[in-house]
Amino acid sequence: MIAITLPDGSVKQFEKGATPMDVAKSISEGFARNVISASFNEETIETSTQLTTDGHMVLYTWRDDNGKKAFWHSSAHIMAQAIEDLYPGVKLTIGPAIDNGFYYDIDLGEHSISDKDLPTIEKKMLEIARGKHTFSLRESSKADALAYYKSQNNEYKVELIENLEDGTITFCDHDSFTDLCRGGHIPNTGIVKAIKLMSIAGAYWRGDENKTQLTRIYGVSFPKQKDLKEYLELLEEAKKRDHRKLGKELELFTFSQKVGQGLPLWLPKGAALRERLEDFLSKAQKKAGYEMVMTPHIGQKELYVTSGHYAKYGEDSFQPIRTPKEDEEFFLKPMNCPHHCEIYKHRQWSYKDLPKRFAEFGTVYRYEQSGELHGLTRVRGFTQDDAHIFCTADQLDKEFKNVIDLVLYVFGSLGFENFTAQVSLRDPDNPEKYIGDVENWEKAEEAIINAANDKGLNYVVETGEAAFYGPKLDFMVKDALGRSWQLGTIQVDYNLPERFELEYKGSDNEMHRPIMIHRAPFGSMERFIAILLEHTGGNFPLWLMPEQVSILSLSEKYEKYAEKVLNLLEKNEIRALVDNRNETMGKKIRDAEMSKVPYMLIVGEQEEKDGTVSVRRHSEGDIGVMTTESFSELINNEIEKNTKTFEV
RNA sequence: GCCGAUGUAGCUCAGCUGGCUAGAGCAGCUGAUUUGUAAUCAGCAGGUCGUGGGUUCGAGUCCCUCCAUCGGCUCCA
Repeated sequence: MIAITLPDGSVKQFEKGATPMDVAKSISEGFARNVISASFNEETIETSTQLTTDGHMVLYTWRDDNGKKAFWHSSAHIMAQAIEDLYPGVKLTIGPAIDNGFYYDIDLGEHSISDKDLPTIEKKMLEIARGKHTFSLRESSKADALAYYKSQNNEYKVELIENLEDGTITFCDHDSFTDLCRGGHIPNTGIVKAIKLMSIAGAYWRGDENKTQLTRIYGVSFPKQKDLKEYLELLEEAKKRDHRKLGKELELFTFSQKVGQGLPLWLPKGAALRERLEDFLSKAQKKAGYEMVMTPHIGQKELYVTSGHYAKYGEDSFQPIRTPKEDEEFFLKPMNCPHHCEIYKHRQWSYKDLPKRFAEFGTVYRYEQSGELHGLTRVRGFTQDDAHIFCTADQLDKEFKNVIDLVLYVFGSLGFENFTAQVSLRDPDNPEKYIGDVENWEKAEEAIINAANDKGLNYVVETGEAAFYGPKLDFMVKDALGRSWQLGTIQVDYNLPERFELEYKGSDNEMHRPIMIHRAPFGSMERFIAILLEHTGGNFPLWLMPEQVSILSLSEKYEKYAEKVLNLLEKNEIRALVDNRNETMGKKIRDAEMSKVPYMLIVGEQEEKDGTVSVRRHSEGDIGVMTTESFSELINNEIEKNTKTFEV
């Protein structure tokens, strides 16, 4: 007999050789029908795996992440089988489950697949699924596994197997299909009832752009047709919040082929919005002891040779600007740090002067690869809410933590609650990717981790994600479609102070090197606004709204009164417009609703007589009649309620 | 940069397997209407069908180049 401990702490006895499915059935038949995956002592196993020892078991249904993972991983097997059937001779590589579905990377050889072929593959997959084939795991020796894939000329699987230990290699069979696989499947293919292949993409083998490019097919599958329908509707909803669509509709920004790709043009409403965000941050920064500086958009090549950026990015940047003078070269600035270092150097500093905090909304230009450009989130010209803090080693910890507070204040004020913090460290296996000595790197990495811990941040550590000059603490937020973007960033840098020979005089009357912190709470104005757009669906907090109030006159007769209301609101610093068009009230309301104006004021005969306004709230409807003064108060109260002040 | 897809009026889109002067809705303009909480009516105007080349008696439609956009990959100072 073996003892199985369940998550609720209860222990049940089973015959040796019992399977997770037996355990599920012992709980209830109904539950067992829903169980699709299991883990035993923290390891994912098959629901048919025979158990021989005591242990902890968790059973998963479709509702669990682990259940979905098994479901989608199994779906990837089904897709691979369908593709092998339809396109004989293709070579399978890897096919994992992802956050919302699965993919399989395939070397198609002479075949090619376009999205027109996806429905055919889907149909084939459903046919296979209906066969209710069971998934069964089979152990294989390394030699047998290698021989199998060598006979198929599948160099990818051979490479995978060569990196595996003998004795740990398993295959998964279902129907006529077999695949190298470590396990974690649903009981049988029949559970997969709805399938949608989403897209086709290129993906490099092992993520290396020097290796073969494979064809990746993304798909998603569900246990019920209804689930699929809901998922697709959710996607449609998400697309409505796409910042590129909203930016166009709300007239915030645009792009022009003539100006150039990745170079956003800010329209009046967008520019005003951005200015409001800049003011908001400037105020907090002033409290936190930052000083504003301004620097030019270009700098001599020498500046970037000194900083090390020329060696690293010179070839891949916008190429130098030349002058009538031979050999004179200027670069568009791709970052503000070198300029700020030179600001630091304009005079001598004593330890009593530090920390110095130089801030600038600095517009920078980076020649991003064309395929990388994406709305406002990845552009070639953008403005960083940049600042560089020059401090002593003793001050680093406090300064770093103060910056974390500032970032949390910014995120909190704008409603970003679901962010993740990421500590980005260097990849110790690739030291050539980084500059600066190891000792400083270790100090900097330790400083970041300590600060993140002390601030109680819930963070993940990513090795190999550091900047080439130092480790970072990044704040990541997801967009409407679940793609993760880095917004705020804080970076420790021992390297630039060295390269620029920055100094201060210490209490010991000796010269010392300051430490530099790079930081940008928004990250960039462009990306921040993009993500803010997607999070709010264009319904920004009232204080940010380009147009807070629309005054709708019932007819031309009330134009004068509408203007009067407008003047009163403007006196109270409320942004309003009058809609005097010769249109019906229904039409004016509809237009105001669609342009997401938070408040509409309807003015007609009654209002003019009483000196009032009839107030309608966006997406809520009529909220009653009040005087213009009390409406102004309502607005200003709402703004005040939703604005936190930054406490140092 | 790579793989795949797309590009028709300011916006959203129709235009089948190539065939008469390229369509619709919204927006715009003009006029009528003077309006009470999500689209008043009528008329008008608007497109060298992304660019350049080719095939054809004939190209929005087929082929090639380039540009841009979209989904990924790689990259992201």
